[in-house]
Amino acid sequence: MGEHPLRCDSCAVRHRAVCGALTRPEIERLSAIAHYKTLPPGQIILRDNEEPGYFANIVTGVVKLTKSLGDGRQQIVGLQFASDFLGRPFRAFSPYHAEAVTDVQLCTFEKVQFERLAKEYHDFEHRLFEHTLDELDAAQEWMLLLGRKSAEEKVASFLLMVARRMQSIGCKVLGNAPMRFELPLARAEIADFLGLTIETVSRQFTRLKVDKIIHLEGSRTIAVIDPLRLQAISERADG
Amino acid sequence: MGEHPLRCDSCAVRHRAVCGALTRPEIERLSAIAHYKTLPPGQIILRDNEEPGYFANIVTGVVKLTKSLGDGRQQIVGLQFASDFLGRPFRAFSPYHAEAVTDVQLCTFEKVQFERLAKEYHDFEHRLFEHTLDELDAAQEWMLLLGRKSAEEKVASFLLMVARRMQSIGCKVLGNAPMRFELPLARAEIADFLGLTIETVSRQFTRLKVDKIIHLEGSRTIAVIDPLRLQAISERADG
DNA sequence: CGTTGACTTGAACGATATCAAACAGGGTGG
DNA sequence: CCACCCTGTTTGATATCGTTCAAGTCAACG
Repeated sequence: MGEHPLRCDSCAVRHRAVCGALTRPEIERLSAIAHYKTLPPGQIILRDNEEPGYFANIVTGVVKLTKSLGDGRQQIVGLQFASDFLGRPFRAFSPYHAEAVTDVQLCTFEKVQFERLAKEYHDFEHRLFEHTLDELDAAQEWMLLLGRKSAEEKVASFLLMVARRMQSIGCKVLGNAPMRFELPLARAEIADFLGLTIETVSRQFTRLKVDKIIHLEGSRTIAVIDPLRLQAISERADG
Repeated sequence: MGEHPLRCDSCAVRHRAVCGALTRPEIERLSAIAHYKTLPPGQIILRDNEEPGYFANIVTGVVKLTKSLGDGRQQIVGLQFASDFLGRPFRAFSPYHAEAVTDVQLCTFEKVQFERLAKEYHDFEHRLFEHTLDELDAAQEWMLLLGRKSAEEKVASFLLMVARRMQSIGCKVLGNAPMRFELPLARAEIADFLGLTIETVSRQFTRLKVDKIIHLEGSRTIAVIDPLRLQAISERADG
């Protein structure tokens, strides 16, 4: 294999995704087993407790990972954005349900071939490991939120978290305002993420709006007017 | 290095801990940097946001990982038992507070030496990776519990989880009864694990006791009389 | 035998859920 | 272009679960 230009070379998330660790010959082999996929919102990517067909990097869009109880109650256990890795390597079954929230572009890898590559290239597996550590950090942070924060604190924390991720991706920050963005999630999904009901989420949004901490245009576009106050609310009981 | 008998050879968790993946020469090098430590309950092992001095395998005992809000509210984000690995390799700062819950015996490894070894032995790092995946599974399972389960379901789930872990460790199952064990946690700690108050936890215990699903001897010793009903309660709203 | 700390129990309160209705925006067909 | 629906969201009234505050119990220990 020579110095052919690869699809990966022009990939939007090339340097931030797990592939960032790979050398030229390695990326060539990975590129050979990569297949792009485009999915509409609502499309199921992995089913809970089923064998996954492939792993993937998210190139654009947002994916939610959910777990459910028998009676339909649901909890989002992870939100994945561009450059995040999707799927649990070295596990036979997916421990959660993964579903596209927005339009999503994936760079997929067939399971077996991918795991062979991961075993072969130490740095690659190491990068996957680091990504898993990040996921664990996020999960434990969210456990604190779910177990100990009030509805008000939860919603404030959620907005800050989304704002931060949106900014770090660089896209979807609308206009010139530093903290104005489109929510990728509907109210029902936000509720499933925060362990609340739709109604409580809605009430907290209007509360923040009335208090002039955020501004709403439609129900999806958020402008954070007072980020400091939002930050304060997300951590303490008082405003 | 030859075939000297090593301390690791007689280690109670040798095969189940992360060291299980190591070959003879590898285990010899690991053994050389291992130091045993015995801690009483309440002893702090890692401080949130501070640089850890060492990593460790738990040989005996139980360790809780907690996160706190500024005003003192606390959430247990992980419970670690014998053979579990303690600490976040490749991370500068500990994302949580780790504290001995019972008497604990640790097999510690100095951070830098340990990470060098992990980088060198691919299988070893792989084993660490697998352990991290288990931790992530547990965290996400707990997110579902914290966000969506009622107090009754939470307590039932907790008892089943502890019973299962106690049994898999093999120790501390008292008498001949299949599901009789000593709770490692006090009520306050159970509350911090389930996102409840002490009082609610206590009330749920007496409820289970009155319904003849569990039997209490003192406040720490639990006998599960009807595991199936406990299982049912942990998943559905009704009993 | 009094003190201490962990646990249990009780009564009142409050935050969030539940149930129900109104509202808003966007697409469709007339 | 407008009437109509469809779905998602907001708002309101009430109910409920879990918290809070306060006492009371119990076992361990000096």
